Amino acid sequence: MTQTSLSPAPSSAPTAPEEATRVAVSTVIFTLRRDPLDDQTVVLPLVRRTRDPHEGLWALPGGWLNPTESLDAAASRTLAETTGIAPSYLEQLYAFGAVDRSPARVVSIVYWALVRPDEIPNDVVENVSWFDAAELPRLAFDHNEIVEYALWRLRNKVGYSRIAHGLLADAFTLAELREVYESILGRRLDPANFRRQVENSGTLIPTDRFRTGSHRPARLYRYNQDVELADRGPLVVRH
Amino acid sequence: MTQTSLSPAPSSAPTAPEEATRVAVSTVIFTLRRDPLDDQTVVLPLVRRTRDPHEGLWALPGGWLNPTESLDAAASRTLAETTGIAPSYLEQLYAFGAVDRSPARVVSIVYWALVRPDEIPNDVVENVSWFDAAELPRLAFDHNEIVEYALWRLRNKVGYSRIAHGLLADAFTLAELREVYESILGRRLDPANFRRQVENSGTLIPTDRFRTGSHRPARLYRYNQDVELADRGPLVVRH
DNA sequence: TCAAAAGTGTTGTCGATACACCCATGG
DNA sequence: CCATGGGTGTATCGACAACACTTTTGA
Repeated sequence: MTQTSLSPAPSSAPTAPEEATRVAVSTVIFTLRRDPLDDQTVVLPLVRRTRDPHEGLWALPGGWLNPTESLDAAASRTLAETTGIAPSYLEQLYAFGAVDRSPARVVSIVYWALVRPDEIPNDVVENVSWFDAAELPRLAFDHNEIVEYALWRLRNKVGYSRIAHGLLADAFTLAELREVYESILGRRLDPANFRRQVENSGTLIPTDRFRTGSHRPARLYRYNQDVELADRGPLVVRH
Repeated sequence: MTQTSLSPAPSSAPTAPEEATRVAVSTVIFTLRRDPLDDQTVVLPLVRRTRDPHEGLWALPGGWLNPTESLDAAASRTLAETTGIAPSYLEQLYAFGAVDRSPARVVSIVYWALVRPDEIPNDVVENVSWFDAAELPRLAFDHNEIVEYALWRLRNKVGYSRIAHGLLADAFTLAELREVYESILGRRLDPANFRRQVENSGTLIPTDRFRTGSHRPARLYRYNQDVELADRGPLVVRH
């Protein structure tokens, strides 16, 4: 009746190793890719399982938590090992721990990440493939549900935060940034109002370079690193 | 190189039971209490540790994750066991997993909760005490940091969500509700504007009863259960 | 010179704030 | 009748959406 957090609790402690709950770390990684109609769509990498359970199905990249590494470090490591990606943005999403989500008892700490297209390694990694986030096949475990939640968080966060630059290269035009917002939110935005909003937010620094195309050149902007280290709360993922 | 989430990973798997990472569940429970100056203040229950590590220090209520229960269930169970509280609002906060946060390797899934004063059992539970959230002593493990984060989330969420009723009894006056907001946000709110805001939000149902006091009686309101089941995303804690 | 995208100006609406004011009750 | 909190009315401000308009380029 006075059992305290983290104190030994003999009655509920596992008595044999095979009964032990294990901790896994997985990551939902988003990036943008042009579809055949030249629209940006949200895509994510999945790994084909090579053993049971769910052999042959696609699953989120991840792995077991190493006893000597933090959760953040485990997310980065398993991500690099399975996909070769080192994301520009990485944040904890949720801990999934339903009893029947896997044959063995597994608690998964799930992260979500944004990567810029130029951060994706060119060499094709075996058993890794990229999928349109809106048209996923049946995934292993509860990973469909996890991706849905990650997408909800992405759309939510893009509304009040300025994380869209995590999907763009260093320098970008306002039209490119707007296209990112449009593809995530799933609706068109007024170019004039969008310009004023981001200009007034103080998160962008105009450069003196321009993207020259088939029409009037557009100014290139950089992201202002100094802002928005405050609104994420006391917790920040250190790299 | 093709290791997939949740697949067996012999190299990183624990070889002996004592090396295994263990999963704990803790909860930060908030409620309001009148201080000597008759102001509402945010308070939370802590449990005094009766064994090492950190014997004698105060810690968040919690316990080990049982192999046959979900994370949500473990939060409810450990909460009831250590404090006797069954909160009206319970939501996962964050998973803490720094390597050095405990002598043994422990990953804590932390929840946060709101309780109404009438939900708190009258019988005093041994080794449990309530503390002003703004004036905590040094706590066991990283629990000071965890409470700070929970407070940040509480203040944040009260701004865009309507969870304040989780701290009030079934029926309440607008002044009482406003006082909850004021104590959480730490600033005074205009009574007239506050009234309009909550009235327009559609979250309150006026009753035909009044709270009679020393002056003009104030109408009692109930919370509208039908609202805001949408803005919490695909994940909801079921009771 | 024309199409198309970059970029600017203007207006209306809506919600939040500030604050003046009236209402109802206990003492 | 008066002090006090309950409750209403209203002017102002700023954020945002809608959209007309000008500018600059490649073809």
